[in-house]
Amino acid sequence: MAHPMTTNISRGPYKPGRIREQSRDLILQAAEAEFACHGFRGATMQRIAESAQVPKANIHYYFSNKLGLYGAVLENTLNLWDTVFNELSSHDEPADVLSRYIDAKIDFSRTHPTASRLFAKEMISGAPHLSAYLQQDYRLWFKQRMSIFESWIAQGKMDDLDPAHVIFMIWASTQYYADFEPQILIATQTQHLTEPAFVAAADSIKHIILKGCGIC
Amino acid sequence: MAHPMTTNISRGPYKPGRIREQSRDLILQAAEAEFACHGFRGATMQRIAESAQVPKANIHYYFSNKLGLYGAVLENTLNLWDTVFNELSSHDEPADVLSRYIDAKIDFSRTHPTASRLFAKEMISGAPHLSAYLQQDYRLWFKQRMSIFESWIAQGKMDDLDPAHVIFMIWASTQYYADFEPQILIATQTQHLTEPAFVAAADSIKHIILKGCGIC
DNA sequence: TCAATACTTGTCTATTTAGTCAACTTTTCA
DNA sequence: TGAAAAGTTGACTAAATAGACAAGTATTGA
Repeated sequence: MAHPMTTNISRGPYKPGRIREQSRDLILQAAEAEFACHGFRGATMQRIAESAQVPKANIHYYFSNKLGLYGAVLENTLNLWDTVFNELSSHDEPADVLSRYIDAKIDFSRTHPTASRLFAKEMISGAPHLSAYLQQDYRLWFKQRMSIFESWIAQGKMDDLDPAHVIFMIWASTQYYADFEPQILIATQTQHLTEPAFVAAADSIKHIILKGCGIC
Repeated sequence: MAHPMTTNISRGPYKPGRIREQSRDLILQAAEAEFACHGFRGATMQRIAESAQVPKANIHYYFSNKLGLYGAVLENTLNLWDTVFNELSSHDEPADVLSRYIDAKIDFSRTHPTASRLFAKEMISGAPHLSAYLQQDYRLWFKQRMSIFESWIAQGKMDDLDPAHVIFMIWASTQYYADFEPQILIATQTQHLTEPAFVAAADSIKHIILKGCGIC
C-alpha cells in the first residue's frame, strides 16, 4: 500500500546487472540435479530452493513457474551438448572420427553426469518436453552422420551395417557410465568412478566398435 | 459403529480366494506403468487408481502404502527378470552363449519395455530401493559371468578385454531399445518399433560384439 | 440359507505442493 | 547522495496429495 511509486521524477535508469546471471545459474544448477534425480513431476520447488539455499519465492522471481524452470534447465543442457559435440565431424579416417567421438562422449559422461541423466529421464518418460528439439537439430545431426557412415560403407572402409544401430550402440555404451553409475559401482565393487576407469571404458568401447565394424 | 463383529458364532471360515490375485495384478500392472513413466516421487496413487479403474481406497486395501506398492512392483519385475535370464549359462562356445544372451536381452526390451524403464529410472535416481537386491543376487551373477569371460580369454577364444566393460556394453546396447524408444523413433522416422526392427538391432549388436571381441 | 469373512468404495483429514503478494533490502547511476 | 530500479523474502492461498475409516456389498462354505 505504501510502495514508493507516487513521484515520477526519473533520476536515472538501471543497468542489467550481473547478479541476475549469478542467481539464475545457482538455481539452474540445483534444479538440474533435482530434476535429474526425481524427474519433472517428482522434483519439488521447495527442495530445489533448499539445495540452492535461496527462498522458494526467489526462484519464482527468475522463472515463471516449474515448467519454465525445467525448460530453462533443458535449454541450458542442450547448449552445453551442442558446444561439446559440434566440433566433431570431418573427412578424416573413420577410425579417427569414431575414436575421438567415443572419447568425447565418455568424457561428457564423466564431467556432466547429471546432464546425461536429465536427458535419460526425459527419454524414458517419453520425451514430452523435448519433441521440438528432437524434431529439428537432432534429426539433422542424425541424418548427416548416417550419410557419413554410408559413404564409408560404400568406400569399403567399414562393414555393411545399418549406421543407425552403430550410432545407437555408441550412445548407449557411452551414456551408460553416467546414467547407470550405481549398477557399475556395485558390479565393480568400487566407491566412485575414477578418471582412469572412464579411460579404460573408452578404450574397451573403441576396441569393440572399431574392430566390430571392420574399421582398421 | 454397526460393524457385524458382535456375535462370535463361527459358521465356517473363508478360502483364500483368487479375487485377491486378480485385483492385485491389475493394480500392479497400472502401478508399473505409472512408476516407470514418472518415477517413485512423480507417480501418484490417484493416477494409478484411474489407470487401473479402481477407487484409490482399493489400492490401500491390497498394499500398505505407496512405498509398499512400489516395492511389490519392483519385486514382481525382479522375479520376471530372473525367470527370463536364469536359463542362460553354459559351457558352449562363446559365440553361441553371447548370441543367445543378446537375443534374449533384446527380446526382453521388446516384450517388457516398462520393466526395463522402471529399472532404468531407479538406477538413474541412485537405486535407493534396489540396494539389497544389487548387493546379493546381482553381484553373484556378475562375478560368475566375469569368470566365464576370463576363462575364454585364457583359452584364447576372445580378445583380452576387461569382461566388465563387455557386459556393460551388451546391457547398454540392448536396454537402449526399450529405455530410449522416443529417441530411436524420431531418429528412424517411424511410429513404433516393430519386431523385425528389434531383430535387426540384435543382429547388428551381435555382429559388432562378437567380431569386436575377437570371437569367431 | 446364513453368518463369517473377503472385498469395495465414498468421504474425510492432515500434509505437501506450486504459486502469489506486498513489504523489504540492495544495487545502480546521474 | 538519493531516487529508481533490481533483487529478496516471509507469509499467505488454493489445489493436489497420501492415507484413514466406516459403511457398505460380494463370496464362501457348512
